[in-house]
Amino acid sequence: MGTKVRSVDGRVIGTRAQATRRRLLDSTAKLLGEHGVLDLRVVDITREVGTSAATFYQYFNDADAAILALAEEATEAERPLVDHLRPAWLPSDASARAEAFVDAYIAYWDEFAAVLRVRNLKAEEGDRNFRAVRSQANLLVIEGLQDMIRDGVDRGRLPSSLDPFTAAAALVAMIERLLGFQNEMTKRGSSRQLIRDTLVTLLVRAVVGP
Amino acid sequence: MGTKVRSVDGRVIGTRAQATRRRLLDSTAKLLGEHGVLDLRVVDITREVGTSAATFYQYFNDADAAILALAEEATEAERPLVDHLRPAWLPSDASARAEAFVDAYIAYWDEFAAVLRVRNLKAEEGDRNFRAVRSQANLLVIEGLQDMIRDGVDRGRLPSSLDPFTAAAALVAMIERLLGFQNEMTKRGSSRQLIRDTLVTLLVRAVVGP
DNA sequence: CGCCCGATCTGACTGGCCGTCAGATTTCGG
DNA sequence: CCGAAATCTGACGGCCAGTCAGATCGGGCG
Repeated sequence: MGTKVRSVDGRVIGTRAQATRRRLLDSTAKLLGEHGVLDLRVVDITREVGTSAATFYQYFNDADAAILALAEEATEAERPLVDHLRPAWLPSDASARAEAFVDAYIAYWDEFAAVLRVRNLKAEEGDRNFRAVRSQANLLVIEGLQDMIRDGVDRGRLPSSLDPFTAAAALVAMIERLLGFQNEMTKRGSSRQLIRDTLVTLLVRAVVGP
Repeated sequence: MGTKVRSVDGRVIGTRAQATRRRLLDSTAKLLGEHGVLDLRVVDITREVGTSAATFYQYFNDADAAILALAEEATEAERPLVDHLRPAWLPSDASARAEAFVDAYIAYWDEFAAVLRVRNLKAEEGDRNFRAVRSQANLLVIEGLQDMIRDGVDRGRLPSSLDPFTAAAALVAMIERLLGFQNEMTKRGSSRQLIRDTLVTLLVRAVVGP
């Protein structure tokens, strides 16, 4: 990451300012987790940090900009997940590898859920910046899965009506979304453990075949 | 639905008021689709209808309440989708039935995307009312899939590590979410047709086995 | 040590939206 | 045509977004 952090007017900022910016971001993430985007107010963010609203606008054009910055950080944090996908899973170790992957994904999701939800909403509503960030993040994982699926199709273990890229995207979508369902599902008899195991099974079957 | 439409103060409302309420809902849906929740302002909704903000608050406690009402309407519109799931798919007709189901789901999603996105966000952020609405809507479809998966597991066509309810939820999650990805994916070479076919394949394999 | 200058922060203000209420307007049965 | 009930709205207090001019801070220099 060669690019320096800058204030709204384009100036490269010093250590004190960086610390302030960081506190603002942390506060934003915290409030996002506690009350959701719709109740996020710049005034609250700054109150939490003990600074003034004007300071916030020195570093971010608006609340969205701060969330976008958090989403970019989340993308960085997603990078290690890819390690679980390379080298490609073998029929023999697929279950174990898939388990490790799903566990890592769940942990990742738990940490960044609030930000990712907003990122996804804004992306789906058509915001260019959020789309770009989401694409980048998803592609990390999608590409790993895609390669395995393509291989499976080529070797005839998977049906050719499966488009590797699309199927990989579908799997990522499934994992991501199911974790959002979690709370609701536990109320209907699905334990976290069950969710994990089911996800693993579906993944393995879709990626390396039955 | 035996319950009459009521104003905020609990009074059952007449025809004129119902018409006004409907126009407010339609306007809300329209603006939601055009600009997203975060830019939704009660003032805009009423301006669009040519009425005053005070009128809006006669029928809804806040913008959320209007969106919730729209989400309930969306649940009603989802009901017919279940017809595609009963009677259970047979190995022989599974592809065709799954195709019809996915097509119907895509059409449904296209129509209500804006509202469903907000419903899901609010549900995931923990709002009780939106959770209830989403659960109800999802259960319609989940139960149909669940029955088929349970049957598949019982007959040994599907692995017993698949929990029917959880797996069904995962599939619904996948479909729902993938449709949200659509626009982005087409830019990466996934056509709408490809998405449909891949979704159908994954569904059939997960529900009736390979 | 004390001054200076750029970096950083903030008080104060304008404009706009939220949500409420009292009163105006419309509707409708008789 | 009248009066009561239903429906609508103008106007207002309060809160938040976003801006700007000026106050404050902190490190380097003589």
